[in-house]
Amino acid sequence: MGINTVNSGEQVDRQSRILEAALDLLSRHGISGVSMRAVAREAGVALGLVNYYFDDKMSLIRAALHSVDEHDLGLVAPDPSLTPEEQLRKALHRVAGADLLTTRYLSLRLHLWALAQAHEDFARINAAAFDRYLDGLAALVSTAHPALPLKECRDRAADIVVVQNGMWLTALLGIDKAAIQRSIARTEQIAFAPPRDN
Amino acid sequence: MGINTVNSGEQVDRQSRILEAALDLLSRHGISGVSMRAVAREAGVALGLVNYYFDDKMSLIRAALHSVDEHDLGLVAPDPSLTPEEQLRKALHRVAGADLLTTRYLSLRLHLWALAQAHEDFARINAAAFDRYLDGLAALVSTAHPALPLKECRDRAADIVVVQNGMWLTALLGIDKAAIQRSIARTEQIAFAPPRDN
DNA sequence: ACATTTCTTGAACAAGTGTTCAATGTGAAG
DNA sequence: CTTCACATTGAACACTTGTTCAAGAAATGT
Repeated sequence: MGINTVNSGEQVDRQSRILEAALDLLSRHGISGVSMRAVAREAGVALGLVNYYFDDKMSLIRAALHSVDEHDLGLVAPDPSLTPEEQLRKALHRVAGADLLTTRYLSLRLHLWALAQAHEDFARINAAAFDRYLDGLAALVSTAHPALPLKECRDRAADIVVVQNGMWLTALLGIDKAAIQRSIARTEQIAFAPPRDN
Repeated sequence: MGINTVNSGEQVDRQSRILEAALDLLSRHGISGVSMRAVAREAGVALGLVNYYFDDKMSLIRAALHSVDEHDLGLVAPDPSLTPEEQLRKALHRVAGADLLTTRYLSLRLHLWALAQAHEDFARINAAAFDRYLDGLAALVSTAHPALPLKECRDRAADIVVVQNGMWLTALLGIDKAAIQRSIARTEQIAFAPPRDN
């Protein structure tokens, strides 16, 4: 068979390995734990290769931010196989799913948020991703409540996001699961409340 | 009068100047912006003096964390001059006050939170402060609802904190003030809801 | 006046940082 | 085989980092 291009399936393309290593280090030790050498070590790769695939350290972090943002956006993507109500409810419950409530993901989000606060460059990317998430959520609310005015849908989406952000931030401090469940229920109340008259 | 110990009131004790400088840098540029030299420069002080007042960089950050935590705890301190209802309501409204909703404070909190996620040492301090805040809030709820069982008070406090955390985190992304106001109202609903039967 | 403790300084050190780059390896095309 | 573009390596560079420390200034006590 000769030397395979991919030995034992372990050797996926190094670029994603490097990005993955950066994400891992960021979530575990924060930005000060992400040095080019540490990333290279974690990815099992020589130092120079990190700078080969990513021009800058900045580019590397930017790529990490991008990957997380894209993943987040998937949480509010429409799913035509479900009814509008189910779609919305599922999206609301997903934020407390086992895969999202891991320390790794929450920690990663937190560190990226902190980074955005420190660098104007990241702030823009983060704010744009936030807006897209808000839009996605508002769209889900809108399809579930066709009669509701769009402005009201956006307001509800904003209110839901506040509670969601609070949830995962507080989850990092090890708040009890019961409080999380109550908060999920609260987002549902907001989402499915009868139209208010004003 | 001779040379005053304090010239023009500007020369407060250097130790607090150094701590203040560290807080400022942390809130503006994150942990990677807080180098001993940068702190010294910002405080208008020689490099050596930072290590004179704070053994470590760790100690300096710890002191910063401490000062913010203590400030936070003041937000839920009982105020005997008010009725229990007023105390609780005031505490709930304070989190959207002009002094707390500044980028500086929010950013500071965020970076300290991120730091706690990266270092076990800070994590303990932060978790302890969080628990004390929760206790304080639960106590306020309890005095406002003398009939409510203590467990229920703690649950409500936890629910309120989730929304509060979400509020200030989302405030960093520039969410509109209307959403903040609605969230405040939501914490009031939680706090002053009639006892639920289960 | 002196002695002593407390501040304050900036140079020095070892260790770590991001980035560059010449050298080498690898696999496919001619 | 030769060629050639791509992938990969680690040494080397200039620079920043936290910490230490001998020296001196300032305040305080005697």
